[in-house]
Amino acid sequence: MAQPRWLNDDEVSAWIALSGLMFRLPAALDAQLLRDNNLTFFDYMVLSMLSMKPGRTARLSDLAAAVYGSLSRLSNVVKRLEQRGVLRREPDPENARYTQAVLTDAGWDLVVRAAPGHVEAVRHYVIDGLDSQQIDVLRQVACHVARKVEEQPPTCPEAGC
Amino acid sequence: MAQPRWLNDDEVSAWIALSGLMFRLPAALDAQLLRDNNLTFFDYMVLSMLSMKPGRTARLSDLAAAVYGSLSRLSNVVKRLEQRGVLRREPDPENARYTQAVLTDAGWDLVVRAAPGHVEAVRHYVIDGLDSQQIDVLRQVACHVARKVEEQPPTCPEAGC
DNA sequence: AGGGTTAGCTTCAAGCTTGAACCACTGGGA
DNA sequence: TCCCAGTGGTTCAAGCTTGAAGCTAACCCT
Repeated sequence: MAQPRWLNDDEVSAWIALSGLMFRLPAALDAQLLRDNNLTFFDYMVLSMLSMKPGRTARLSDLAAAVYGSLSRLSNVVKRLEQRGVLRREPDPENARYTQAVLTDAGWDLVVRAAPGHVEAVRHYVIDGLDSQQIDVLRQVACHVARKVEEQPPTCPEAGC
Repeated sequence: MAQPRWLNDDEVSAWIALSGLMFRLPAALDAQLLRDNNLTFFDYMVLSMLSMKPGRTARLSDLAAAVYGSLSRLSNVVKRLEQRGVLRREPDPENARYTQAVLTDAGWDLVVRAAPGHVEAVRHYVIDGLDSQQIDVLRQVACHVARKVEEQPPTCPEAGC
């Protein structure tokens, strides 16, 4: 391997700070949701994504992609959420190979109940205290990383990049 | 609960992008280190922290704090790393209540061998492609979040905040 | 129509993390 | 000196994630 291109001081600072964020922010978000609604951040993302789909319905593989989880993980999570009564599985009537997840009324209520506290946590930990220029750069940086992680630059439409 | 303060469009974009980063960047870093050195990102952080301590030695609880992990998790990881011969545990000679982790020569070699590829991955996924202003804002934002997560603002010296 | 291939989803074993319980050592006070 | 509270570290059961293997349904090709 050629001489490694080490990071300079500014880059190291930024990287250390970012890795601290990666270690701790998910735990902090999990803690709030678990305490208040007995949901992990991943659970919440699943239900939240589902609540935004037309008919509150989505195919499992679409859902897995939307929350960046493996199908195996999603299958387990959906099983637990189904046992809890917040969603149900049913085969796609048009193609029995697909399975749809459908948010139940109880699931909708849960999302409605959980959202304010979660948003408040996101504000508290991240958004509040940043000015609009910092928020803009944050989006740029995160989109840049997203593009790199999936090597073929596929855009993330919800984030506008 | 009072009317929730929802996020505006820019804030939502930034938040979606950031949560994508949190889900996927750790997996990408793990993948590179596992493939090339059979280490998780967490393992690497432990060894790397240890390699920077005077005498390549640290108390387990200090190490746990440095990598933002629970003592229980660190205990398991250190046990595995010890079985692998890259570090050893020994009681603190000055106070047998403490346990020190000491990086072995094999461990030092492993860090030296793993570092270039890891830095290259960090460059590839994050640093390269950002200009110095973006890097600066990234550090500011990550430090802001760090400060919020541990409510008493305790500073993270390595990141200069 | 029928056999083979592929895609979607589930299941299973293996490994990891968590939190509680537990053990060991120290330091302080009666 | 002896006990006791507190701290550092380990262990254990429970739960979660992963990746491989398995199952089923649909598509394709002849």
